[in-house]
Amino acid sequence: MTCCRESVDEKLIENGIKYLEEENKSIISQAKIFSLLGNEVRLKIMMLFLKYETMCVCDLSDILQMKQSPISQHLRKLKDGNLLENKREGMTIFYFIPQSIKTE
Amino acid sequence: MTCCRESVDEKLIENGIKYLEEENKSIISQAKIFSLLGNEVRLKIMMLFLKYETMCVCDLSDILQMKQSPISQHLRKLKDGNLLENKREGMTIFYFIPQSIKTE
DNA sequence: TAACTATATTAGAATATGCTAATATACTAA
DNA sequence: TTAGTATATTAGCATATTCTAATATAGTTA
Repeated sequence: MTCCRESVDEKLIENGIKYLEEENKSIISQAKIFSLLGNEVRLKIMMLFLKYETMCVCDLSDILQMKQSPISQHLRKLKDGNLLENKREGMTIFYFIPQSIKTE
Repeated sequence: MTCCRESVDEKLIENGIKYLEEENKSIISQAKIFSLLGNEVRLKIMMLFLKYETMCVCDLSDILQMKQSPISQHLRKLKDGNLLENKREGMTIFYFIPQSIKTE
């Protein structure tokens, strides 16, 4: 016990611990998504995809007025977190929000 | 222009820039919230408040099995971000989700 | 094939984050 | 007033994040 207060609600502590255990996996995966969206650049990217469906790295680089490398790195993280997918068309790689997310 | 592709959709770039400018403040404040919830400990704290309404630092410390100091620091950030409020009752400080957020 | 283009990856630096340990603050009670 | 309790704050360290600059990769075109 962290403090020596008299009136600890033991039931609350116990239930709280159990609740967090049950929800643990879901909390971890939600926190992951929140932290991806917690970066302004990445949130802007996702907002743009909600509005424009499909863009390439160049488009985002132009719109966000950032260099290609950091954009690529953010897209990588969003893709790793399953918030984006991509497909190649010739030399260009188009990113988009996967259907599975949109229908959630 | 970041790359020398022929087929830049100038209209897309222009509209995208304008869109981000319009939404800028809202995006920044949303990203702030996401980044607060992007930390597992803070997300757990908020989940607990959704379930249990009101708790003190000790309760959270016991449930999360963490020392008082980091809990206090997380609560401070959540309070600064207006995701939590607190009120003192004697020696105990109770935290809770402000009504303004719950009715959103 | 060689040169070019779009994108990805890497190393490294600057900054941010989240903990620990120690201390400060504010209320309570003897 | 003095001692004790709950919480807050601070400094400092370890780790994570995000950028820059440089380089690698993969497809395209002459």
